[in-house]
Amino acid sequence: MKSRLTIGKLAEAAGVGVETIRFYHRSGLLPEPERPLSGYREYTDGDRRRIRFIKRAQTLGFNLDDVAGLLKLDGPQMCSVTHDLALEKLHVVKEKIDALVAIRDALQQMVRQCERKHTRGTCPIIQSLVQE
Amino acid sequence: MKSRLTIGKLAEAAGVGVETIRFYHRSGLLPEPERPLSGYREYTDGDRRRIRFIKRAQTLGFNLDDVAGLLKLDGPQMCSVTHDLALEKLHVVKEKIDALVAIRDALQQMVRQCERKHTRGTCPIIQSLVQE
DNA sequence: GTAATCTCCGTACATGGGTACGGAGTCAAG
DNA sequence: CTTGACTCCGTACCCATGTACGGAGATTAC
Ligand SMILES: [Zn+2]
Ligand SMILES: [Zn+2]
Ligand SMILES: [Zn+2]
Ligand SMILES: [Zn+2]
Repeated sequence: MKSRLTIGKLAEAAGVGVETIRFYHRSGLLPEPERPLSGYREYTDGDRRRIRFIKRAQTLGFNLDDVAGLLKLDGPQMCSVTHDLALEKLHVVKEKIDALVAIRDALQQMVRQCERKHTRGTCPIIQSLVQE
Repeated sequence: MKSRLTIGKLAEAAGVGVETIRFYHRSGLLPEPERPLSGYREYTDGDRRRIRFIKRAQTLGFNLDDVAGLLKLDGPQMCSVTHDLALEKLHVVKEKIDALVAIRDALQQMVRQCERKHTRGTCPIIQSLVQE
């Protein structure tokens, strides 16, 4: 289980690009691993799991700053901090959904209008954008 | 109705910054207006309406390239082109909504888990991120 | 042993939609 | 007429999250 990985193997195993891993080092999200004589970084499976953590958190709307915060958590405050952050993200996501639903409905109405009277001269979509 | 506007007045009337207007000139979204002796650009209310058009289209999820396309439309093809673009945007918006709903549900479940057993040692949110 | 593939590093570039800067000219209020 | 606000211009910079480049050294495959 203690397979030693080079950066390329790790990238493949974690589903990211090599440059992404180097970028995570620069950003402090992933610690620099040991290096044997060759100078090549030698990673472990823990690094892979950490990258997966980052990627999963990203899909939930956490940005890399948030992830850095999550990764630094330990001890008994962990749960409350995580909890608050998750609630905050939930709020943001809900707001995004509401905004997009409004956009969706407006577009849908436009398209319907357009289909009802697209024989006339002026496109109702353009018209509705031109409104004061 | 033919009020002549300087760039600052136009910016205020259209609800954008002066630099935004210059940026729209550079981007070809807004034509350069006439200039009297002073060299100061002299805008009309049409320019204000054009900027409002751009801003409204943006809130519907069109990017500036899309808007440039919309603004170039005229003639009888107008309606079908607009219609297609609107349908395409509608599709994209619906996909974004679906993705966000999935995120929302995942976050909601995490928060609920966290609230049910946040007395235990390890935060279930972190645990779920750490899963393989 | 040689060739192909990795890895190293620092740095620059990419995206989209603007913002900011700075020095010089111009306009408007008092 | 002076003072302050406005405008001109080109250019560089901002945000986040990576990507790309390029030449040198290490490793692996055959
Ligand atoms: Zn928790
Ligand atoms: Zn139509
Ligand atoms: Zn139409
Ligand atoms: Zn909790």
